[in-house]
Amino acid sequence: MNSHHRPHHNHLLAALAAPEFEPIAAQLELVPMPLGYMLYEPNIPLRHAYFPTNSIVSLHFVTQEGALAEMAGVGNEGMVGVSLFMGSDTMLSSAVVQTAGHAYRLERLCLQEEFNRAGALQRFLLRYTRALMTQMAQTAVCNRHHSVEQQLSRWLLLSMERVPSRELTMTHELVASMLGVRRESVTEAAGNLQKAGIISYRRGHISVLDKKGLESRSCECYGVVKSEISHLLNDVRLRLQ
Amino acid sequence: MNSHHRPHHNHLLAALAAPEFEPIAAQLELVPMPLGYMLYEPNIPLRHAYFPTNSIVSLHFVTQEGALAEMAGVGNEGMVGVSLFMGSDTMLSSAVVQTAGHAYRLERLCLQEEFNRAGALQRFLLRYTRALMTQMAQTAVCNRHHSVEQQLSRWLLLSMERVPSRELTMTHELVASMLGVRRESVTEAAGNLQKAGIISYRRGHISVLDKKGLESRSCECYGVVKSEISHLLNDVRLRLQ
DNA sequence: AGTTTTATGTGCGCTACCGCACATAAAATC
DNA sequence: GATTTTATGTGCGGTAGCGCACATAAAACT
Repeated sequence: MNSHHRPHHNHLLAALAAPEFEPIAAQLELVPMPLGYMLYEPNIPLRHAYFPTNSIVSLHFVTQEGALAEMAGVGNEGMVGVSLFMGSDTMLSSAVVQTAGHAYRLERLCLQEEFNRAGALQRFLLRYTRALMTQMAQTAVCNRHHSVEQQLSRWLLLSMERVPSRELTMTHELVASMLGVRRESVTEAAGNLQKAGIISYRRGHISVLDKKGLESRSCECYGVVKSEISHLLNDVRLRLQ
Repeated sequence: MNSHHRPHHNHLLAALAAPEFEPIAAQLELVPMPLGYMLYEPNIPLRHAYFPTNSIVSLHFVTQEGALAEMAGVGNEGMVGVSLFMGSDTMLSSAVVQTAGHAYRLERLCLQEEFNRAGALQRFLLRYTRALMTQMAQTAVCNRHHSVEQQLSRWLLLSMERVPSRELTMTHELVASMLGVRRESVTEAAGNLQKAGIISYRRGHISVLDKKGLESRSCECYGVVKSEISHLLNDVRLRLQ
């Protein structure tokens, strides 16, 4: 096992006190999360829940015609697979690794048992679900009302929030499919941001040079989601009493 | 109390067995739900959860600039106020009555206590939350990829699903604000549907003449949400064992 | 009955984004 | 080093929906 990875790099796991953590510790399995790996497909029963440490997972929907839209991202602030404690063993969306890294995973039954103990993990997961719903709602609003440049800015900022690096490994094509827009639209928006000295990019890599600038180009949606996530982390650290 | 209204007109309440229903029965309060009444505003602490019988509540987000988008609707298949058991006493969105009628409401503490008993109500509410998330996700996709006419069709169909009438009391303006589009766009789309003999309308009222036709004009999103709701109702009736 | 309010109809120019068709250039492969 | 693959740049016509400015007509009010 890679000694650089520890369960507590995921905030939900980190907030568990020893007596709560101990029963699941042995069941947690560190797994690599390669770029593009599909954790879940719609209507295939889930076998694990995933707690990302330094990876980012994207939840998205695909329409009949093949059009795509991202609902939310999950990083070390959350867990992939909330459906597991919602009385259903399938997911509504697909879950794909958007930024490579690692995650801890837990068997379905183990998560469910622990959830039903009605202890801290249950409270944390419910609280997290609320944050996830906020993200989904904000995404819907953003899809309706904001420009591609605003959405791109929001998306870059949220990705940075989750991995502590200025450089993201991403093609325009991939970003476009996440946002549900044309690749050319992303190229154009990214080009404008680069001209303005806010980001710089080269084949498959995007670096954020000026975070403030990016924030000013972004819509409010970034702020809303960011603050919901930090409230979540705060609540979880304070153990929601 | 109006003898035409009974708690069991809400499917979640109806599915509770006597020993589970009994402790909350006395706390359930029948309230009228007038059109336009705002149950919740963002960041104002919730005091009650609402179980609609024949009313429909719309959950939506408002942007800084005042633009609006509906996330989901809640009818007798659900409950308004899921945040109450998610470790937060405020809502992320506003909740407004979209179709007048009635609902039963339950005090915050009472709902929370009952939820924490970890019985049937908890299972039902979690299962319902999943259905709600499906709706939100589908709305986000729909906002991104489908035309106003498709969205209008979907929206009319889903409203009909929740109240057993062919006629909806609705202005174009109201529909437009729900969908987050211009009033004129709704007028145009509705005009086309009327020309095609699928609906007919007069000031403030829309009647569905040809449900099949409306389905064919709608996007898949209607079918996805409809089937998620019927699975929910089915699961709840079978008591999710 | 006359007046005011509210809902719907319609036209017009504008813009963001789409779909497509390529050119170019950077990696990867051989 | 030459070839293939993949990522990005760019142009262009098409269109859905927007914002605005009204006209019209149905209700509501007095």
